[in-house]
Amino acid sequence: MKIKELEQLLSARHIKPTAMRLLVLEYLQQQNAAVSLKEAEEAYEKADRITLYRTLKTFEEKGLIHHIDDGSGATKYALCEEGCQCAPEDLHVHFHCNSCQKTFCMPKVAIPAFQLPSRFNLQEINLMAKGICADCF
Amino acid sequence: MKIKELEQLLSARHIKPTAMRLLVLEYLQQQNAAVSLKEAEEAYEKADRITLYRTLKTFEEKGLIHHIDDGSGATKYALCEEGCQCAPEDLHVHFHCNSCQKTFCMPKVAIPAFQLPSRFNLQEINLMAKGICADCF
DNA sequence: TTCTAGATTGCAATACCGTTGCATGCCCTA
DNA sequence: TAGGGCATGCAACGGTATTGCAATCTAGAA
Ligand SMILES: [Mn+2]
Ligand SMILES: [Mn+2]
Ligand SMILES: [Zn+2]
Ligand SMILES: [Zn+2]
Repeated sequence: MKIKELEQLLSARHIKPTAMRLLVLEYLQQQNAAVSLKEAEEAYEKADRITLYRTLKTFEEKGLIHHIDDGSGATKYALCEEGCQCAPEDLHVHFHCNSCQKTFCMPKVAIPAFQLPSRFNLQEINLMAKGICADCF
Repeated sequence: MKIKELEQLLSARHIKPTAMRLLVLEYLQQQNAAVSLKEAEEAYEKADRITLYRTLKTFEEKGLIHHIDDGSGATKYALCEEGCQCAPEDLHVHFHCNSCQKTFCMPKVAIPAFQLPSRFNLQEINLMAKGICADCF
């Protein structure tokens, strides 16, 4: 993707397009699985770990990416779908492969409804499915 | 609960009933919310943190308790229901209160079904609901 | 009863991951 | 062109999980 397009993606979310941010955004777009901070770090060895951390934090605050808590111990990050507002209706299932350890967004799989006892006020839902992914099957 | 009964609970799961384990089991039974290692540690100051850690590990391996990854950063533990085999049908929703920070098992709330793309082989599910609990509402 | 092998416990040390403080550098604008 | 604010890089820190090893305990064999 051209620099111009990347810059527009950032600007649309009110993120100043710096060199570092363009690199990270490009990197995220190339992934088909969610990435951890460490993975991003290893992909761009010249980049500083902390800057990378803060870049991801910024991206998340601005709604460009979302984080996934897959139980592996390391938080993963993935680009939001186009038009995502990180609203309840944008929530989706995540899948963690017990074989290759990759974590995938399943944007097509909405989180099914369930009934909590009354007086429990629901605000967020995180549904992690685990098993063997399509590539490892 | 009497020592005898606690010992039987442990023996039924093939866990040798030591003094430490009886204490921890009794402590777990008194809780209405899942507990973290730190909380257990503070409740029994004379107990060693590592021993506590290994006790919980043992309990989990033997199917007496299960752990809950509520996204708070600290793993929580809770007793399994009587007769639980930690099988798919024993899975249930967990609720984390954003106000009091407690995490509850909802053994009555089964995890609803959802459809993954074929070729994704499902093995485990972790459904964390978050919001305001009945006590804080 | 005495001895011994194996399990359990306690203490120390380590591995990660996430997070913050602070100094420096860069860019935009008045 | 000088100043202010944001971005970056380095260092340090805090919390949790985990392992190594030696001391201790326990159950069973002899
Ligand atoms: Mn996702
Ligand atoms: Mn539970
Ligand atoms: Zn896989
Ligand atoms: Zn609460």
